[in-house]
Amino acid sequence: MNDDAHSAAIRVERPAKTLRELALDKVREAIVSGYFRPGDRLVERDLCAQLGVSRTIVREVLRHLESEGLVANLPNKGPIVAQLNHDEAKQIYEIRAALEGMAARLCAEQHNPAIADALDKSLEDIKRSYRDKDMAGVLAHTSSFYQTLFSMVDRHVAWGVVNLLTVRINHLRSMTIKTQNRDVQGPAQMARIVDAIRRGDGDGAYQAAMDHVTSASAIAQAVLSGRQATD
Amino acid sequence: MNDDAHSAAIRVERPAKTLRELALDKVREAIVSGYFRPGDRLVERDLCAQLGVSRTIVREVLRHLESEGLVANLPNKGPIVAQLNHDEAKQIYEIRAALEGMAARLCAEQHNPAIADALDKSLEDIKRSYRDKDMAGVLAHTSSFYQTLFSMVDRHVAWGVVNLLTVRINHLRSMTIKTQNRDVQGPAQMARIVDAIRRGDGDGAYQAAMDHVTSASAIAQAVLSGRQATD
DNA sequence: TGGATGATTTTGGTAGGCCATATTATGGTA
DNA sequence: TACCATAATATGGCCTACCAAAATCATCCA
Repeated sequence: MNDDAHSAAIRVERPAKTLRELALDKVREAIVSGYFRPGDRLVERDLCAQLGVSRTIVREVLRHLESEGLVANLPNKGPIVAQLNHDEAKQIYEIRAALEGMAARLCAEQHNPAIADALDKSLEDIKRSYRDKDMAGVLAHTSSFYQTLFSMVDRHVAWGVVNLLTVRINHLRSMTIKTQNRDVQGPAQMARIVDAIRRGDGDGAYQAAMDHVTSASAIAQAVLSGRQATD
Repeated sequence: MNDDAHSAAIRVERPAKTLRELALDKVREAIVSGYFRPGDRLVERDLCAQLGVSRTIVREVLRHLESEGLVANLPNKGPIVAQLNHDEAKQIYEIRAALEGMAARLCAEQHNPAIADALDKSLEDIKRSYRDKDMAGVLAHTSSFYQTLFSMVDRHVAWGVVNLLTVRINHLRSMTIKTQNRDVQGPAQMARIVDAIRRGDGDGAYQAAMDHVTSASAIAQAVLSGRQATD
């Protein structure tokens, strides 16, 4: 423990967040949670009233969300909540497969038991949330599983990319985890990732991570095309 | 021949770009080209004067660049040009390797000769630029090589990610391509990618693309540590 | 010389206004 | 009644001006 860690321990947690960041989080959350639906117009002056901030802030927030891909800007018409089409969702899952596969391989090659242990912890949380029918918890702990995967090998840039893409498919994620059998299949697939990592099997971890995302993608495609996923 | 096609043929190409987008491009270009150096403060009112636009615009632009990772915001001190450290650069190259490898594999599996032909065209442009010592041209055509790789298999999301990350290491790229032998080695590695794609060899294309980025990464690391030593 | 104090700079945020375009009423004419 | 031209409204894009709080710099005094 160095001085930094020591002073950090006693440092009072300031709000620190600027109003803009607060507003950004609020609007992002509103979109991700479905309060604003895809295609909904985001009228600047209305948002000002709803958020209680000035247009300056709202505009900066919209610009930020635009570059995140959550908001689309129609020329001469203004911002709307971005609509995710079939193909784009597929591409996002594909990228996640590549990056999460990469991270899983790196974890395995680390030969550090602490990694598998940390992942197991997240996995337990996920299973418990499934048992409790706490779907928000499933999502949160799944995210934290993957965050561990990336942060254990110090890949915060890749984690940032995955995170950025993930918010865009959040509503799909919340549908895929609710499908039949996903409460058994999902954790089983993730357990295979952890197993491979514990064995130090890079190729296996890579493949298992790819498989997990790929199956989620397949379910998402099924959900998107309207028919109910049956497994 | 419908009315749309007819009127589109004669429609005057309006600027269409909003002032904000113009300013965004200007500032991004100024950072990427090195006019603003890493660590430089970006004082809002100074930028207003230099760009000839209002603070509203400047603030939106800074926010946008912040979310792109080109600008960092120090609390209560304001925005500066983001500094790229060793490790982050390595991570960016690693992500590019994963995604470009993926795209190369997809191209190969397409078994479409037109893809290899298009890539060869870009490759010729790169070689010509090297011969002419036109380093800006080398960078531009290298980008277009990779853009082709992604767009030929309709992976515009992945291309967007790669593009986003690439601007952050632009100055490194312009240094790596000037290294000894890179004018021979670089195109040779890219030719291997094209060959594998032409043969329909997915694994080979994946590996060749990975190798190319990996060697660029190695050079970048050398440049970075060399500069740190001499600076 | 060193430190307190005041002035300046700069960000974070607000208010409100102007203009151009796009949509929507509205009303008059065939 | 159907339809078109026109006016009203809504909204984005952009601007100026202002304020408060924090950081920085200059100054002056002990």
